[in-house]
Amino acid sequence: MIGPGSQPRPGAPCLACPLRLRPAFKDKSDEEVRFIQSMKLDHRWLPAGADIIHPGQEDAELYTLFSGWAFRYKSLPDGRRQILNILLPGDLAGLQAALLNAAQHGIEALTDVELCVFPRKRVWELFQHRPALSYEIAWLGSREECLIDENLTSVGQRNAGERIAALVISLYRRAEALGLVSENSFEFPLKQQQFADALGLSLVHTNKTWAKLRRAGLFSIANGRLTLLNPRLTERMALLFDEAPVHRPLI
Amino acid sequence: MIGPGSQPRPGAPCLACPLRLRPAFKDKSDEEVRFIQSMKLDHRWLPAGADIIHPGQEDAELYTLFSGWAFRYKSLPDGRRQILNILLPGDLAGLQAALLNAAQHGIEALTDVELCVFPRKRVWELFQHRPALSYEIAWLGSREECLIDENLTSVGQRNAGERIAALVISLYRRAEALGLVSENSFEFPLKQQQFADALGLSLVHTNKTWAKLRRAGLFSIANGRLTLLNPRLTERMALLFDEAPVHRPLI
DNA sequence: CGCTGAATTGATGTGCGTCAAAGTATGTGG
DNA sequence: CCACATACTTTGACGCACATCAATTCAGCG
Repeated sequence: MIGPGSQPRPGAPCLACPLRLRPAFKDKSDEEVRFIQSMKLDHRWLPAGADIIHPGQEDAELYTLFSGWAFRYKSLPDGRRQILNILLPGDLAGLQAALLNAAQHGIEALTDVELCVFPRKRVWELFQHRPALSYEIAWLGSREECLIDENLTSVGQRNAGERIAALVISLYRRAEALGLVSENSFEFPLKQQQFADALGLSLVHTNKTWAKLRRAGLFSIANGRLTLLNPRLTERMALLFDEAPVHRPLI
Repeated sequence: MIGPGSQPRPGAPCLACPLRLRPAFKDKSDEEVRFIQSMKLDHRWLPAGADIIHPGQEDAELYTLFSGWAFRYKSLPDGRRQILNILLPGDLAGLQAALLNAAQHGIEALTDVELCVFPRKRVWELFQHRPALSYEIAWLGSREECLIDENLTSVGQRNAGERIAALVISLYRRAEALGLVSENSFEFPLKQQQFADALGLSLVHTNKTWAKLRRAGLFSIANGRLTLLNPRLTERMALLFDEAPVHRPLI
């Protein structure tokens, strides 16, 4: 739904998309970008807390997150909620919903967000005429699955401290790849309740463990920014296996 | 189901693929099937417990599971392991590995399996020339993600009894869609340790809760087959939201 | 018949959830 | 600028679901 203050900018120029400047988005030809531009329906603004896609929605469009953070989640009938993964600028939103014709999950804006809107009905057309983009879409889908795999492993196998460390590291790396990190710190808009829902922990226990890790000197948080004070230790605490996949689509 | 005694058939005819008879696989034209046939590299047989893809592998091919069960998993450095999702006949194996050029997970045969092997290097070619198949691949990827979402929600939010019920129901429905259910029962090859690893629970606790649910009359298990005695109650216990996505690719 | 791996059961401890309340922002209106 | 409300964070006390340790039973199999 279009938020109160949203101004669609009909001609928002994809060629000048700031995301293209980021290391993670280098490799698209101007011609491809022009095609994307031609498919782009709208440029939408939503306030923090708004639903980008609500659970069960059948006509959701396909979005890319232009700026801000969002998250995918699933709720149980009794209100418990699991945050499945977190979306950063440049991520696709609604691919599952577009392909499966129904959202089994919701997507909510975590901060104020800007979205580029693409018509879900033309995805099939895109697959017919734009193999490179189709491949990239499939690639982005797989990359998202990879992140969820990681979260599932965390929630299923790691204890509270390990989970927190793993999630922090993962977000740190993704933010870094987008050029959002400076001085080892980046904006961190998650409320503790959301953080807890992402970790599969209670709010209280999340808070206590979080405090413990801060006291141990792993990281600190101040006015909405998180600073990684001891990346090595944090990585070790997270029991990481290996690298997250690099942001480089197309063989 | 094709049993363990089956041998690789070099010219195994996709046109006669038994999976095509299943309700879930109706809608492919003979022409498409012939193309698939032409891409098919091999028909391979692996014993239960074998690795189809090992963690970190960079040159994994793309497979379809022709018969038998398998599972994707991730292991932590200290040996803990999370089973991410379970693969049934007709499922793709190795899509992530093919697209991301490296497997962040392993895939292991749960029973003896037969695999159709497709060259990972030609996936890009497929995207260039076969939009319908590409779309279906993306669709299958999204469907798998959907299953993982479900598991993550289970592991993060449901208690032991709910998790077990949810996993049983999910497998039951998938088996049913493949025509593998008769008399409310289907083959259930998971060992309790594997079941526990899929649920993110300890083996002991899984066993005890499992026993409780059997005593409550939800289901029973005998010589490798699981029978759903009380589907309604099981669904309610699982706290399901809604249906799993239907097996019908292409808009 | 004995070997081996899996399922089952009991005893005991603890990580995490739940309940409850205090502390700290941030905002709104007088 | 202060009073007050609302939302979020932090801390403590207590209980339970689940983990861990340790046996015992059971099933397949040479």
